[in-house]
Amino acid sequence: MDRITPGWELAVCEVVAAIPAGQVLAYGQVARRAGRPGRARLVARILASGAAHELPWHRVVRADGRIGLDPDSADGREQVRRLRAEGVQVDNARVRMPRAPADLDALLWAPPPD
DNA sequence: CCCGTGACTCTAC
DNA sequence: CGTAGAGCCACGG
Repeated sequence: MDRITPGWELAVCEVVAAIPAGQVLAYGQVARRAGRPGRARLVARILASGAAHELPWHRVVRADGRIGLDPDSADGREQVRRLRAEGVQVDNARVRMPRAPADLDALLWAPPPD
C-alpha cells in the first residue's frame, strides 16, 4: 500500500487497523490521529482507493454516525452487516454514537494505542 | 492553471 | 432530529 503520499496513507492505515472491534471512528478522528487534522476527505479518498481493503475499514463512519457509503450499495450493506456482527447498533444506516462529555468522549472514541 | 468532484465536517435554522 | 450552505483538500480533466 504505497501510493498517494506514502507516509500519510500509511499512517491512516495504521490508525484504521488499530480501531478495536465493536468500536467506530469518524473520518476526521482518523485524520487527526494520523497527524493530519482537517483531512477527513482525504481519509475517505484513501479508503475508497482500496488501500485499506484488508483492514477494518467498516469501523470508519461519518462524524454524525452515518456510514459514508450508500446504504443501498453492496459495500454499504457490507459495512452495516460487519458492524452489527461486532455488536454495534445500527439503524437506518446510522451508528448509535456514544453520547458523552468531551473528556469521556475521547476515552470512548479514540483510545491511544501507545 | 482553473474547475468540478467527493466513503467529510461544522454552523445555522 | 433534519436540511442547507460554506469550508475544506487532493486529484483528474
